[in-house]
Amino acid sequence: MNQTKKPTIADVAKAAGVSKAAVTFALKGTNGVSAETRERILAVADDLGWTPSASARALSNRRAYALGFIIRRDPTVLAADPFFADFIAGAEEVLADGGRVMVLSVARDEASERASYRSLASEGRVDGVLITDLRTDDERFALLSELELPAVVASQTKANHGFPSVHEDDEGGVAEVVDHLVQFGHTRIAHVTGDPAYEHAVRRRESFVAALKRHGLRPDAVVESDFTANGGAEATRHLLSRSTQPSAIVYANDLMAVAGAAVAQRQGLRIPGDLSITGFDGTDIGAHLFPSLTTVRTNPFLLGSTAASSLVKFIDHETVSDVTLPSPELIVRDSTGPAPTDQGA
Amino acid sequence: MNQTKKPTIADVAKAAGVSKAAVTFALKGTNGVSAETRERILAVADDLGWTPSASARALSNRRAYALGFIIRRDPTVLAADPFFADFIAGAEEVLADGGRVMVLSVARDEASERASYRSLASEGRVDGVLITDLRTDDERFALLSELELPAVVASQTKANHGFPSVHEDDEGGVAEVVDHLVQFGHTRIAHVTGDPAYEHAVRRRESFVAALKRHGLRPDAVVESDFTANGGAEATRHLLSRSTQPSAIVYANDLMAVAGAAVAQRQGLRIPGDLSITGFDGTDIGAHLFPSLTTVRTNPFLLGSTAASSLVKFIDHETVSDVTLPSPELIVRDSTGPAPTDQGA
DNA sequence: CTGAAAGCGCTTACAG
DNA sequence: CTGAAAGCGCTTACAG
Repeated sequence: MNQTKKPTIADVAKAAGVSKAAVTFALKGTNGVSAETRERILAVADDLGWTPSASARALSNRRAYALGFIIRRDPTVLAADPFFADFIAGAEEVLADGGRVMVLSVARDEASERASYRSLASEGRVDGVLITDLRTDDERFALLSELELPAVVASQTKANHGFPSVHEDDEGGVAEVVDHLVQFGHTRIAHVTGDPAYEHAVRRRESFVAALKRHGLRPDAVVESDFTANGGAEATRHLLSRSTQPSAIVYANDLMAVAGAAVAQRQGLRIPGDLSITGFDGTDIGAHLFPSLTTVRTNPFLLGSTAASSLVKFIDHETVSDVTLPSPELIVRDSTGPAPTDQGA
Repeated sequence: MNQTKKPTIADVAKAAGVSKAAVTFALKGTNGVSAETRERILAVADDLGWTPSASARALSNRRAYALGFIIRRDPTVLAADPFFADFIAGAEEVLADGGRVMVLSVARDEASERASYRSLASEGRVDGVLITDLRTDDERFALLSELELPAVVASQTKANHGFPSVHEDDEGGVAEVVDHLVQFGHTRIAHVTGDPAYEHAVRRRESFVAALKRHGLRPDAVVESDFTANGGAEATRHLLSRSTQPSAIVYANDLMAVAGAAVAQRQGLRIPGDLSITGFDGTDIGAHLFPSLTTVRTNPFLLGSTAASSLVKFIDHETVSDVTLPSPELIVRDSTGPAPTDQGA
């Protein structure tokens, strides 16, 4: 690839008969040039196909005009989880206007994750990062402070981390699911949790327990799992082998619910006749299964765009307050129905 | 965020009692400094926590040390398609060692996709891009040439684009699926295509037709669809409403197969007793459905890592030849079985 | 409203 | 083997 030399600001300045500074001013549209001159300069720039060099601008401004997003690749979960794609699309939407760019990194483990944050920060690749999937006692907060790397946390947390945050209210979603099942007469409602290393797994479990208690039910069928299809299947086998089978299972995500439903069907149970099942995420595919999956629809796209705009403001030293997005919405489909009549109180 | 000033190469040079050039040499490890001095310099750099500034390096070297990947967001497909996550993870693996970074962009439509390529190129944000999901008569080739932006095509194509390419052999995968079904005695085998705007949809259809003919069967049940769950469901309803129903359906991806299976089940058909079904992709969730999905396992991770290393070489003006990865592998699971005995020839 | 100069933090010839 | 200088392409005070 023998690049013909790209035009520089000097070329534009010369062609327009002005100084380089004038070109910069024209571009920013602020002050320093008359409207007329500005037009001419922009026309020339457009003509030559000139856009300021990102690295030169970054060097001058001490600003990369880039945001970082580091995903920890939990191989089985990542691929199946539509969260990231939507979240990134949402963030992108905000970055695109603003001439910013997203630097994405995928880390295999904690060590390489840490290394990624470190190098993004010390090389000045990004001006800030988006944080998701909080772990309990997440060590990233300390790291970010040490690196003095601005961040916005796109998740709910108990941690007092001092970064601006954006989150959906999971609790409301779980409560809606439980209410829905109770209305159908279910009393033996089980829960399959996500990986408790993640805060949202713990939070959903706590919300589940609280919701059950509110209805005077005993949360004695909570099985710990890990958000994977495999984990969901195993937890389901375990629940179904108990002496008192649940009449409904609330899963912490769609993927486990789908795998769990298959396990139940394989054992000859009818859904929802014998067993009601609910997911969490609102993945598109849930609508197209047999039976279709009752779930809670979260909004990763909105979460991504909101978090990104908070981060952009935060980097610019504007005051940004925490944002709570509307509660995710219960989507009632075919996998839930009346409790079996044989069920005791 | 009151950044304490980051150390620069000058700080390192002073602290080590050498020139800035010496630091650069020490870092590259090539020539110019004695092993001893080199050690000392690196120790000092480590001590101060210095890493070269990406933008300064980029400006000097006229190299961004970044690769671009632009995804066109087809909202319904993207979220459900695990391809991207795996592909990106594979590419990342290669970039990480090498100090490179991936710039990800998500485009809503062709216009914003074009704009993304243009700005990445003209701002010098990236040194090259990875191209996937080729369309028939893909206009990106012309664009890339115009922009003189190095690229590697991670897909098979008939187009004579002049860029290095890496691809898996789809044809083999489709042939394996058809052979498998024929061995089970199926003769009325249908195909639900992906969106024919994409080359791989067309290629899979052609492979299907060829495979059927090889077995002396008539490919008279090919329904055009679009890779989405909805599309797969509709195509399936159409096929099942025909006077001569197929005994097996080959879908161009897993997502459509899953949705198609649900449609068949909803109509009371047993899978595989009444209808055999196959997907394409080998998504993890397919293993956890009821029945589990027979499919073809592709390897997006390998595709991503191979494409990324080709691109890195291509950017460095090394000669890179096209790579054909091993044929994807047939994964036989529960959704395929013997043809129903009532079936005529 | 405009122009010349210095600086951002590297790298790269070019002298010594 | 090492040092001083120029340059990468912008932006930003600072004069005019």
